[in-house]
Amino acid sequence: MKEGPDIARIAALIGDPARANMLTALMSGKALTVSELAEEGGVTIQTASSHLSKLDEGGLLRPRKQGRHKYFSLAGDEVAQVLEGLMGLAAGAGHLRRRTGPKDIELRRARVCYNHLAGDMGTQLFDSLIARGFLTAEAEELLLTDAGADFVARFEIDLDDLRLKRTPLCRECLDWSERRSHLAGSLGRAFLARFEELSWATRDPKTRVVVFSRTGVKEFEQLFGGV
Amino acid sequence: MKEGPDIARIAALIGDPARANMLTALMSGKALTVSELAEEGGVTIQTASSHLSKLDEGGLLRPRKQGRHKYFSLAGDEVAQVLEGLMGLAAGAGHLRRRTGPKDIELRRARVCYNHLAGDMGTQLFDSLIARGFLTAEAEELLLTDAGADFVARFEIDLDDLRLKRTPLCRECLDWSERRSHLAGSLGRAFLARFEELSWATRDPKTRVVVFSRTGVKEFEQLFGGV
DNA sequence: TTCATGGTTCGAGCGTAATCGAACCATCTG
DNA sequence: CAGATGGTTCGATTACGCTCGAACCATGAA
Repeated sequence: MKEGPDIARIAALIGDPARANMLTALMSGKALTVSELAEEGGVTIQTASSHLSKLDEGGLLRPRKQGRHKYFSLAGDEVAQVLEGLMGLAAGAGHLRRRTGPKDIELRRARVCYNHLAGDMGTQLFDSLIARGFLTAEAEELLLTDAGADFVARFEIDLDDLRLKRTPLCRECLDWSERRSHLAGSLGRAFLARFEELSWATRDPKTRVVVFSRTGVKEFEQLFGGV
Repeated sequence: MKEGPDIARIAALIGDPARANMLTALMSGKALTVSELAEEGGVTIQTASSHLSKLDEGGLLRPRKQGRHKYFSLAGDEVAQVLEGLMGLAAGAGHLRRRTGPKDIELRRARVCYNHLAGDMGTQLFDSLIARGFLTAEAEELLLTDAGADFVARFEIDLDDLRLKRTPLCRECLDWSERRSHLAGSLGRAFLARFEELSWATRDPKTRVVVFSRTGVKEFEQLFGGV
């Protein structure tokens, strides 16, 4: 009866509404201060502080002090992945918080998942890269092929820079709305950043929604559409 | 602040120690009765019954009545995957319930993950299938190649039978101990079943441990070893 | 230095939910 | 039918942990 890691501990951490809201807010990938997170959690700053230290102790967050501010972000991809998984279960159980409003549609189309693109367009990107042989699952991990590296370079993403980092270059992340994989890891992050750089897309500062401009959609479709 | 599915609801479900223990027990893939799960959860039958109806209502379980028994199993792969993810986080946070006893070592070597093989040998199997081109991530999903189908047939797994089911044939599942993918889905299940059929391995009825016989290990290594 | 702002710590209040005893219902056995 | 076993429902108890007010500490600005 007592085998394996202690699942309840951290599930309980996520299981509190205030903390869950904070974590969901952090899925935007941005680092947020204690007071911002208090706002997101719908709770006073004192309680937020308490919640955040618990989450931190549980290894779910990465805190950073900057001046008199304290910024929190998710501890890593694994955390984001579990959160997405939970969203999938929650959505599947039919217990959506709000019954598919317009916001929900936008979220399903394109949203930020920690630091990369998720939703319909996220999976579209992923599928396209796989179908054209730019990505393969040759070994246990997802790998960028030579052709893929070439493509990425032409898209003006600095690959060498990414490879220097300790985080894995490619990673799969399961999408709660699409129930399919999309690209995470530092390359996934880089793609989203490049989209923003090109002004194809901007992030809604208040939500996780990623808004693609008209030309952005056109360019995107041309490059990654019609798999 | 209120976007996306209600994560807290189901995280809270998993967050109770008794329920978490029950779910962990169900990761063995077997369907268990209320009284067995009460035992696993370390709680009386009445409370277990209450817990189980909550989990059921949350969509995490699949109940089946058989005579005067009521059997519960996990609702599906997605649930198992989230549980594995949570185990990963818990293990990463260093909060193992018991500090790596001998049981823990066995679990890391080979264990049942819902219905398929996980642990070191699970990832070894997966890697081998990928490396030899039997599995590819050609589309959004993991696919069995023609050569793979051939191999599977020679291993005397009835592929047509599997394809009839509604569940996906291949699926990736992230391993908490190895932090790498292994094969889930109906094919993953079939492999484990075949290993048992060949008497290469047996499941420890009390835990999730999969015990490979001496010859079982030898045959396994010969077929899937040394990637 | 004083004042303002951002966070933390302490303590008390309060609710929710886990728990179990007891009674009840359902199914199988003899 | 009676008796045994497996589960559920109900109610009362209890405890854990969320919550916020208030006081405190740290940093930056005037």
